[in-house]
Amino acid sequence: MTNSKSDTEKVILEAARKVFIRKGLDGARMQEIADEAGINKALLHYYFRSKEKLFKMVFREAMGKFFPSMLMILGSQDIAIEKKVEVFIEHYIRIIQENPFIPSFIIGELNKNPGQLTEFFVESGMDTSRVSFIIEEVLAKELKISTQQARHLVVNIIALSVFPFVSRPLLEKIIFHSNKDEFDQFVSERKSVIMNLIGTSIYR
Amino acid sequence: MTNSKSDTEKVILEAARKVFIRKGLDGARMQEIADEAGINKALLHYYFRSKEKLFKMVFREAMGKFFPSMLMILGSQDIAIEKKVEVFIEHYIRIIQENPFIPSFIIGELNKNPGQLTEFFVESGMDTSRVSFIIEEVLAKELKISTQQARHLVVNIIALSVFPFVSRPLLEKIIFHSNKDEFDQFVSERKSVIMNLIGTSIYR
DNA sequence: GTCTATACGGTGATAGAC
DNA sequence: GTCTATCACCGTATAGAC
Repeated sequence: MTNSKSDTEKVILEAARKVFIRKGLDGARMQEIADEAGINKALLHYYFRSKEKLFKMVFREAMGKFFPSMLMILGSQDIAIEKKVEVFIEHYIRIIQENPFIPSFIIGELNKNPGQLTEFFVESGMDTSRVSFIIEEVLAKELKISTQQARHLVVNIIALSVFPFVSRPLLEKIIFHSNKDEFDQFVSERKSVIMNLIGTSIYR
Repeated sequence: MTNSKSDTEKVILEAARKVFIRKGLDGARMQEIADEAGINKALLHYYFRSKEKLFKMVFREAMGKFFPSMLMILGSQDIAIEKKVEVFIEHYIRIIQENPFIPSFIIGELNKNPGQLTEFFVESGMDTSRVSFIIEEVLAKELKISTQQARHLVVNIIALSVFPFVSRPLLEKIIFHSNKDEFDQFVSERKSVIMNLIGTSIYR
């Protein structure tokens, strides 16, 4: 049983990623994906039965890039909390820099169809209660803060890390005057800015 | 010359808002907007020539809810900087609470079609250089920080205020277990959380 | 101004040859 | 496995009656 995907299948998935992540489920066209992959529409349906199925592959893969490592880092019991926050921020900014359009893709699709979130967690066998456990039993206890404060902490870290990428078109235009280099420079400074901000909120 | 819009026009715009903001340009259907307004498709085209024109109305209106007041608050020269930040956060969280789906709508559409941002600023007669002026000449000078630090400050404030709403489906599911009341409670605490965080980064 | 009916171009999906 | 041709449907937009 060779589970190795054929080349064509990989090419299609790569093309689908590109198009779906840029245009979203509704905006994407099977024709465009076929063109991007250098094949024809019929072949798309031969490998993946429908647009929806192909989309789910891409969406699930995108979700998978973020969640498991998030839980792994925050949930690890053998790293000091200070270090943990640092590793988390470092890891996230790197992942997002490598996949800059995925956050807005995920957020956009979830806002249009929140139901697929439940679906995702069920089908991928992930346990949402693990997040609560980490917040309540790991972060709150280690930092000696309330559950609610730990929630704000986690949301703050993610917000500060992710938001610049999600709102990139806006920031690039109105703050950096469409200068991509300045935006990149800005992003490269984020880690230390966030560390400082979060640091002072933890150690006081 | 009575510029007052007819009732039908207002009803259509209200319906268009609802549908476009939920589903986006690509996901929205003229039929759905017609149903929502209690009329038929033909009448939509009678009042607004095309789907695109109707969308632009909604998009421009949504943008207008956020930008002018943002510039007004941050740019005002007669309020102390500490108070200014407070007013800004207060104002923003209130505006977003009243229009919770607009930020993700704007961000989603801008990511799919960044070009319309330029278009918006040109057509609305707004000046993007005003933002730079405020950051460089007002915030940086008042706080005695660098231009770049002032940029991080502005992005931090907006990120912390806006992100919970943009990522609401995700947060509600994995942190609050679909309990809307807990999410609302969380949001109501954001103002003071953000003020504390930003405060310590300003006065040190 | 508002409606019904319809034109017309896409779009996802399938049939069938090679 | 991969292609061309085609189908059935949907979505925007318009024509024309009232």
